[in-house]
Amino acid sequence: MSRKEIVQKLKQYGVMPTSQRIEVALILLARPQHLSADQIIDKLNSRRSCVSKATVYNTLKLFSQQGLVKELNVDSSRKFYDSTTYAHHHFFHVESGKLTDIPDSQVSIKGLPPLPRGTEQESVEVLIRVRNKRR
Amino acid sequence: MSRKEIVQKLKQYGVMPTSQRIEVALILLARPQHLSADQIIDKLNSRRSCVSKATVYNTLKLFSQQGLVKELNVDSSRKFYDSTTYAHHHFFHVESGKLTDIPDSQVSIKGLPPLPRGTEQESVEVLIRVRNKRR
DNA sequence: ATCCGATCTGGAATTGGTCTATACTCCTCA
DNA sequence: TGAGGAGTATAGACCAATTCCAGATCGGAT
Repeated sequence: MSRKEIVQKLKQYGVMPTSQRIEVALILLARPQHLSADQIIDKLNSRRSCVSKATVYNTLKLFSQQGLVKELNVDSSRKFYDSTTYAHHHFFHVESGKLTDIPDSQVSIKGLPPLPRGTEQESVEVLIRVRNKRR
Repeated sequence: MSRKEIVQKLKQYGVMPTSQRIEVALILLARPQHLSADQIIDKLNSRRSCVSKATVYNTLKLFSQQGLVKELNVDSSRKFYDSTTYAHHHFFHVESGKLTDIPDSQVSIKGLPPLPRGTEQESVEVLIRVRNKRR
C-alpha cells in the first residue's frame, strides 16, 4: 500500500494523517496480519523511523476506535492489532502465540440465546485454540 | 461444596490438597462464576484466611493446568478463572466487564475450515461482546 | 525426632500500557 | 510576518497484573 493510499485511508476513517500515524499505518496495513504494539515499535526502530512508545500506543488506540484496525484480546498478556477489519475468526496456536485468520464467509453459528436485556451486540468472535498434535 | 468434597476434587485432578489450595478452591468452586486473581485475594482476606498473593497466582495457574478451572482471556488487562469447565461460551459486557455464560448445548458452529496442519484442537470459544443499547 | 522434597511467602522485578507536563507543528488571522 | 491556539508528539514517571526469587515452612517417610 503506497504512502498516498495510506493517507487516503486515514482521512477516510477520520484520522488526521500525521507523519507518525502514517509510519505506523504503513507497517500495520501492509498486509493482513496481527501485530502487538511491541512488534510495531521494533519494526519502526529497525527502519529507523523513530516514533515514541506513547505515540504508538495512542495511535493504535485511535486506529481501533475509528475502525481502521481491530483490537484482539486473545492472550491476556498483550493486545494484538489486526489489519483485517471485516468479521472473521481466528485460530490461536497456544504454544507459539501465532494467530491465523478464519474467513467468516462460510462459518455459521446457530442456537445462540438472545442477548442480555438492554444490550446490543458489538461483535461475535470465534476463537479456536490449537496446539501441536502430540503422539 | 463441602471441604471434604473439595479435597476429593483436588485429588481427582491430581492436585495435592494443601490448606491454601483448599481455601482458594472453596471460593472459586462455590458456584458457577468468573473471578480474577484479585477478586479471589479480596475474598480470602475478607474471610481472614490469608494466603499470599504469589500462592494465589501459583494455585490458579496449577488449577487451570490441571483442568480444574478454565482460564479466560477476555479482557487483556487481566485473567479470569471460570469454575465451569465444560464447553460453553460467553457474553462479555464491554462497559461493565461482566461475563455471562452461554451453555454450549444448543449452540452449533458450522463451516469451520480444517485445523492448521499438524495441530489439534484445544478448545472452541465464542465470545459475544455486548454494550448497553443506545438510543 | 530428622530429613527431604514440595509448598509457601514477602518483596523485588518485569511487563504491557497509561498519564502527565512540556514542547512542537501547522494553520489562521491581523 | 508573527502571535495565538488547537491538536499532536515525546520522554519519562507511573501503575496494575503477574512472575521471579531465595529463604522459611510444612508434612509425610524413615
